[in-house]
Amino acid sequence: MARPDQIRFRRSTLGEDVYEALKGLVLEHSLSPGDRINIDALAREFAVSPTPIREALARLEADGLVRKRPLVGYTVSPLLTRAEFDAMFEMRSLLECTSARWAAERADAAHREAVSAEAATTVAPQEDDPDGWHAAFTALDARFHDLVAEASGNGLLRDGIDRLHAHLHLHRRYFPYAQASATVEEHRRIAAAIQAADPDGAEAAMREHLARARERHLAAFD
Amino acid sequence: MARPDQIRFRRSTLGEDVYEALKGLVLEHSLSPGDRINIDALAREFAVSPTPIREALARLEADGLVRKRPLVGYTVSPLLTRAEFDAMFEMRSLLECTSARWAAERADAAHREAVSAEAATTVAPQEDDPDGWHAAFTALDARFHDLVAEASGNGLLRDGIDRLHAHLHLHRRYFPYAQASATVEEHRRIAAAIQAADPDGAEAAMREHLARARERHLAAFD
DNA sequence: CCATGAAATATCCTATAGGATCCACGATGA
DNA sequence: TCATCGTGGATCCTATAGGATATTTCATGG
Repeated sequence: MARPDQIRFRRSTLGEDVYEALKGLVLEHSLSPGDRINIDALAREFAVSPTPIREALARLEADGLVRKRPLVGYTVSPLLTRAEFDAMFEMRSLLECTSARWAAERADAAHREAVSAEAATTVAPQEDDPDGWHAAFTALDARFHDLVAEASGNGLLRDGIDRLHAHLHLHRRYFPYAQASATVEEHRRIAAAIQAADPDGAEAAMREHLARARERHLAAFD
Repeated sequence: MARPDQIRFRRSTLGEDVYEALKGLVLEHSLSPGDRINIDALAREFAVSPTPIREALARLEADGLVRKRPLVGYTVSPLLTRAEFDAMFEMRSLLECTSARWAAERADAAHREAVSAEAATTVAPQEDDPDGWHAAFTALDARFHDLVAEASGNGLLRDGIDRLHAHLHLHRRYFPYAQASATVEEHRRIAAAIQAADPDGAEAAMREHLARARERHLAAFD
């Protein structure tokens, strides 16, 4: 039985779509930190009215990705200062180490398997499209950490980690291509500890992973 | 030199005010968990247009205090389930114990003093106005924990704790009047450890405080 | 040459109106 | 008696227009 080509399933609302699109623009630095955001211009660009734009911006502000000055306008949140960068990794370490520990302690077989599977996947380096590679690798990293957080069994912890991960994008765009394999290897070690139900090992592996990731990103401050 | 009676200092915008007002209504259960929220009715009540209401609701949704079903409307987030309650206190323990530890390790004299001062203040029981007493005590508790978080020196940690504290209000309204003094005493012990620059002591005191607070609130599930 | 003040502009903020969708109620048929 | 379908009402969602404010620019005086 042939189905109509286009069923209007609009599960999400316009404001929702705008939020996702806008978030993507900020995270991939199509809107650079510090840029002013013109509501009317965005409305024209997305072909919607300013109202859903305002709604999306309000949510993004709660996420800390944009800032609002009354009667002046929205701006993309500025680049992280060194102090904010340190605070973020301190917080990530606190949250994610516990996430890994709990995942090792509590996760069921399906979650452990999902974590291991994600850690096993790789993205092929694409010399001709560094931006695409960067995006793919970033997405891979985000998925892995989110899967671990999901396996921890605490939804609030998962939300907090996700929120922090978004802040990571407010850092200067920098990608240590040469060390991508190191990241993957660290992920594998975490996944193995979780698979083996070794809380201490999982926490330690995550702690080392974050410490190294911090070092890698630190180079961007030069 | 006489100044005009009314300088329109409107630092905050309308949407901001609505957000604060609405948040207050939710936190004090003037809007009960599960209640539907009629945007137009709220707009009439606050004497503003629906737009700032929508903006405030979008932010409250990001905070997790209200939920939105597309093309249906907003509702106040439902009461915490037992599992969510446990997850929340698990998360609070993780965040606040570290908060207390870092405050003891790093805070400057002014912050330590502020924490101690807040721990020393009390609210007089008001038999004739239990709601007012409850509100005052809740505010006191929130201020104390926020001051400790501020003293920890990590703004992200402070934000996370504040966010969680709001969720606490989604619990069934219950107040162990008889044990208010116990709470104050526990606060004093935490403050003393921070004042004495004793990280282990501060963390332990906070851990015990949260464990006891959890027990106190657990009674509301009966 | 610099500082000060006022006018012009762009933008945000708010209010109102119309279209689209979902929920509830009642009627019909098995 | 139960399930299914159609209609009415309420609500949300979107679009557009007008008022208010901050920023910028330019002219003027020191």
